[in-house]
Amino acid sequence: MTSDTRAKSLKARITELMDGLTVSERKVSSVLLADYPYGGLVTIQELAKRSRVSAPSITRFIAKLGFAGYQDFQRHLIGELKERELSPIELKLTEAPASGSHFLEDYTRRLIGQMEFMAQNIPPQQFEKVCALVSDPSRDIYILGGRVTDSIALLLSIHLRQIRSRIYHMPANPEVWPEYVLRMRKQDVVILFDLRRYQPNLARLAHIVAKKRQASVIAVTDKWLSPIATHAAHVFPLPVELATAWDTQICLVALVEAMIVRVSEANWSATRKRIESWDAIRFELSDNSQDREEGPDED
Amino acid sequence: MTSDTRAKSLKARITELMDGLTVSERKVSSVLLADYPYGGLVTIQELAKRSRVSAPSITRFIAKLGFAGYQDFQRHLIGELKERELSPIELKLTEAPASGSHFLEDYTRRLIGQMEFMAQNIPPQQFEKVCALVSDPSRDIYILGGRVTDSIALLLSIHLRQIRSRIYHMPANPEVWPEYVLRMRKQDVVILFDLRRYQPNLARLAHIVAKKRQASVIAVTDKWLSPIATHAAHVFPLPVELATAWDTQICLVALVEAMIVRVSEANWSATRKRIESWDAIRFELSDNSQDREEGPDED
DNA sequence: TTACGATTGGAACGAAAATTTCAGATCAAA
DNA sequence: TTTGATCTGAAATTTTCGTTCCAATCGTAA
Repeated sequence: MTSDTRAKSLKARITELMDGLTVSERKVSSVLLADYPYGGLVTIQELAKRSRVSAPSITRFIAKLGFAGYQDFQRHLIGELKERELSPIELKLTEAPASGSHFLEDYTRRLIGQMEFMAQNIPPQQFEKVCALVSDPSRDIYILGGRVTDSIALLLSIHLRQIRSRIYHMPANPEVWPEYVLRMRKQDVVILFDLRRYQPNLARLAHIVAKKRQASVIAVTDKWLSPIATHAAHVFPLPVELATAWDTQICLVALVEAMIVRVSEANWSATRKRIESWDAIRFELSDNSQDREEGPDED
Repeated sequence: MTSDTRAKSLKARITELMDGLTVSERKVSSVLLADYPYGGLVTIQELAKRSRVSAPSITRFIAKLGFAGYQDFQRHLIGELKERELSPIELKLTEAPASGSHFLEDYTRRLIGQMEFMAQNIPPQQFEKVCALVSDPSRDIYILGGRVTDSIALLLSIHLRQIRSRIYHMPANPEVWPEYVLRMRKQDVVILFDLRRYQPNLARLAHIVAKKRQASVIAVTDKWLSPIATHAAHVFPLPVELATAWDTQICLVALVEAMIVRVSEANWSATRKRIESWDAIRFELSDNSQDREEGPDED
């Protein structure tokens, strides 16, 4: 029945109950919360499909929440929606009570602080210049990270490879670097990632690259500047400190993703073509002929 | 049909048609417009009662508006509602805020929006539960990402290895997966990353792991849920959409980093010890006897 | 007034949706 | 292992919903 359990936001109630829920029920919650409240405004079977559980599991879940049935639940969602319209501002204020914030929320808040700092302290022209360098198809791009940052270097190279050719992600093992270094030309670009606890061999690499091969080094580092900065044409000193034992790499990711988008937009039609051919080949190589997994089937 | 008549707001269309409508139909319109769009989000008989007409009249009216039926009409209303809600964000996403903000700044702003969404929509208990699983030293942790997310998987495994032992980052090549799968035990944890353009082989892996080895699968995916979610004990549907050609992985990074910090804090003294030994060995292995950590400070 | 087309709603119908049942699977404790 | 409690989804069942059919009604024009 339409009891008074309705008082507080459903969202809050679901979150509260999380512990007592079964695996299936938790899946349903996740889907609901991910697109709240619209995720709940579909038929029970549609929601079941999206959550990858059965309809009965949803019925039970809804019952647990205290509703008389799925349709009762939907009526409630619509009610919330309507109410929200009346007080749009109040909602935002109520939902994020600074006090009872949990770990992830708090951590995210600090990340955001650092990202804002980054956004305001990187000169736009520098960002543009670097993107222009990377966009120039006549330049080869070499990418390398340190022990801990190489995953970001990987992220960058994986995406850039989709956008343009001649992206070289150098292996972590210094033994094979000479092969790459010897191939570098004056117009080429070397993107190096190095955060504190800097790696000496990266610095030596930067030194050689800049001096002997005269390629442009781009250094992505922190505010104390990796030694590679000495040899770099462009330096990005990004904020990495949180009040924790670990430095964050979130700003590297933000910067790298922004670069990816910027570079791909710099010559979108070329990018588009490349992605299409890339996909075509990937499809031929895959075993998709037999098993087709369903992708996101809507909006 | 879900035709293109949808282009303009339904409200406008109803107003337009007013003349050609019958008496009953006009009644329905009035009721709809009086509480738009919520008036239309009730059963056809409820709306009939409110409008003081019969259900068939409404069916006819809806048909006149160009919808395939009442439910089609409702789906449209919900769509409009969702769009409306999204538009303030969409504005933030789409429109580069007129005044002198540059690309990176704008991009960062959008990232922040998604991160805030994530922080508010992941239930704290779920996050805690997963961290507890990963913190438990008696469980082995297997980690694997898809083609594009494996760099994040790498980020996670690199850091977790510093915190605890028995972290296994599975290679991308499915040929060698069996070796890992065979080793998995019931209490072990398998963390899988899979964003849209889901990889069929990951789904198959998840299936086998959950069914045959009965390990706990943790799925990090987007709101459309990778097929691996079917077999997962915990699902994190993270926001990935920006108004660009590329999805963002920033929330994966934020989540992963938060996990790292949380897990390391769960048993800090153990973590600390491990990091120290780790560093000691790393130092012995390095060629630091000759060249100091600092790197070349000039030459 | 009658006649006729347009409009309307009651009732039956068919379709689809939600719920319940039940048997198998899973998990935890003994 | 075995046992018992819990969880899950396929199938059957029930309910609800929307549509169709058609007779009654209305409005208008002759």
